[in-house]
Amino acid sequence: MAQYWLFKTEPDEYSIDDLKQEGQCAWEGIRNYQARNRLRDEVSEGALVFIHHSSCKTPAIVGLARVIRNAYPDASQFDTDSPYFDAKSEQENPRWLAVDIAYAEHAKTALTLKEIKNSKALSSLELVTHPRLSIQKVDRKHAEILLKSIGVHPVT
DNA sequence: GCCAACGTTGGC
DNA sequence: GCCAACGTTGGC
Repeated sequence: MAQYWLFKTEPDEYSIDDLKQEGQCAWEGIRNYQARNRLRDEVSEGALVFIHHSSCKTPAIVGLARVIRNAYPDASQFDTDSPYFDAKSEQENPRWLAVDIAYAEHAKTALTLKEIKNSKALSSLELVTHPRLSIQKVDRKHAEILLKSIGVHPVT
């Protein structure tokens, strides 16, 4: 059963281009319990991930990635040099999790947040209804609309 | 840079 | 366990 997610990122911090260049990455720095619980309980290897740029000039869905490793302790929570360091998290009982994702492809045309908000068919997307959540579920129907909108037809 | 919406913290 | 205060997010 194919699974679809949407991950938000600030392109000034880490963009789809950075992901393309690296090929894959650890999706670290998730410091919200609802998002953490989804990583832990629901996000699974093989899932397709829409990458969304936020806090930038033109917020938009800009490409696709794929989950290549299920949730595991986020190393950055123990790194005192990291902005994601969490002094309250214990090694034996890590509070925060990461998953690994691999670059898949860029959108042929980015789908802007403005367009998403103007689309009736996408009005129940979490990007619209729960915009602050950084790990968002995308149902199959929405995923098909998004894939079509960004001009991409991934092999599932 | 403003600010509304939302999440977290901590005193009680 | 309530809720006021505070911090963060992110579109505009």
